Amino acid sequence: MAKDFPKRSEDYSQWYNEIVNRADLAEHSAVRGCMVIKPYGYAIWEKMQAQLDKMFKETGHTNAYFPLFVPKSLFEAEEKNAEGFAKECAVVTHYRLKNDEDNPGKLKVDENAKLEEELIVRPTSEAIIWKTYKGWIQSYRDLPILVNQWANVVRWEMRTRLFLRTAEFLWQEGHTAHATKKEAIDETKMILDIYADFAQRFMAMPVIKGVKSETERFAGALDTYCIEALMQDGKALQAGTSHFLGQNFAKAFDVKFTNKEGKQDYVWASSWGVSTRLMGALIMTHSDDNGLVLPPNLAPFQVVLIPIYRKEEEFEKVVEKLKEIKTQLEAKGISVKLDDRDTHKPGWKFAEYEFKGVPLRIALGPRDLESGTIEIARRDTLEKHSLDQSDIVTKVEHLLENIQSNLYNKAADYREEMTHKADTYDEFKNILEEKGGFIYAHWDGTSETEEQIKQETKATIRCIPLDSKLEEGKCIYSGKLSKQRVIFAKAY
RNA sequence: CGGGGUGUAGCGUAGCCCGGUUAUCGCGCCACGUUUGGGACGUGGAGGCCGCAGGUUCGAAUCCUGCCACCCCGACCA
Repeated sequence: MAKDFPKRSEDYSQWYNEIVNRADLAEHSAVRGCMVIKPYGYAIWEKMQAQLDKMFKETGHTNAYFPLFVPKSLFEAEEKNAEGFAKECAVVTHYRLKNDEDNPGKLKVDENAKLEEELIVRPTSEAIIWKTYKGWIQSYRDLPILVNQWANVVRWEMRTRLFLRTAEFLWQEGHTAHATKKEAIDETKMILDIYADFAQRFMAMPVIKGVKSETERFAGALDTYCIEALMQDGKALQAGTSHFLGQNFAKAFDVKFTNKEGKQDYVWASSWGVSTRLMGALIMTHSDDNGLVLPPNLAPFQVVLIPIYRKEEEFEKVVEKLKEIKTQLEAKGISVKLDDRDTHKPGWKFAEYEFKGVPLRIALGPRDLESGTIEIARRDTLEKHSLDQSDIVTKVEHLLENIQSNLYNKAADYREEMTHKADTYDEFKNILEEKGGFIYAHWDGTSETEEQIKQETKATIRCIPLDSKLEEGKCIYSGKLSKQRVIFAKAY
């Protein structure tokens, strides 16, 4: 059991902060709103990256890199996009410092080094990328362009929380260009499927695929598709978005191509991204009052081996056996850490790895060597069993699979339990207040109603789910006709 | 950016209201010894610009002003 650790039920945000801290995932830096991602946290992000990168490449995308800075004139070209991000942009105005005569040893901005045109630190890269694409595209033969970049972006948020909302964050942003509207929409949806697939199979996090309402839409998009997940405090988290941009950016940057019929047309576009926010989603989906819980598919190491011994001679025998097991496991592609440090006691290590969410812990001691047994403990259920050493690799493989699916099922059950239907506004408010979670309710489709509900309850439309059936009903707020339920929730 | 709160050793804290010896305690850290199957114990030791800057005072962790950071609630946030 973790010592002095806050419970989720008592103080959820405190619990979250403590996990991030104590599991060595990240910490606040000397820069306001910016985090240092620590090695253990970064290792999880790298696993995410590797898998997503693979999925993007399997579907024909390639990586490239575009500049961090966007000249203001380019940034403002797509009006809605610029307007949407204007309030949270970091701006570079000068390119040089000089010695401050009044304060020896200090530097100050050299006013003579003012930039003629300010540079915006990218909050997203559509502008610089579409400016570039203009030079790449003349004919339908140049299309499609399927490019992704792994990058950092800056959004000057007022209130930040590690991983969930930081001023600088890491992400991938895909930017594609197509000859037809259909192709661009297909791309947008295909990426959404990749995101959902990744969330479910790797993060063990169930998500709902949907499309955003107009007010929640990405600035500059015609449609924003999203995956929405439910956290353990009943709040929703937008885990990824995929935007159909229509011809907005092509028009803003004058990107035309000649089609097969010899006519000029504007290029169709999509953009899509997931960020280090997924780390926050991962933490909040599975972790418990004993610390972090990681799904085997994303854990930096899936199994930790801990030797138990008294004397030097026992240590050697135990470690020898553990090394053998490590080799066998690794041959099957299982990632293993053997912690043979003699600076910490077994009990200390048990607590440490439990807190860090390592899916499986294997302990081996002198007694086991005699009896041919081995102790395996799983993090998700905290169950501990002494097993026969034979077929250990197969047992571990099964257990890892089992943990992965168990975590998904647990999260899915929780979401199921926290998903409600509301047919009246009173019912809606009651559920929000007493239970939280996702609420399926009818909505008249107007931004006014959406805004009113948000003002009065803090709940927003998370998405219009893609897979839900059409169903006649009346808007819970206005009583006007509605053809489909949408999902409301309080959100991060 | 508005309201509330916090900032003292790596972490958590006492002291602050009511200024006055050498800034309290626990965890952690270091050394030695005993230990090692769920966060060991003993003895000794190191570690402090009391968030930063200025002011009041003979004297400031303590009072005043400004700033910074963090936490909570808002506003803001695809």
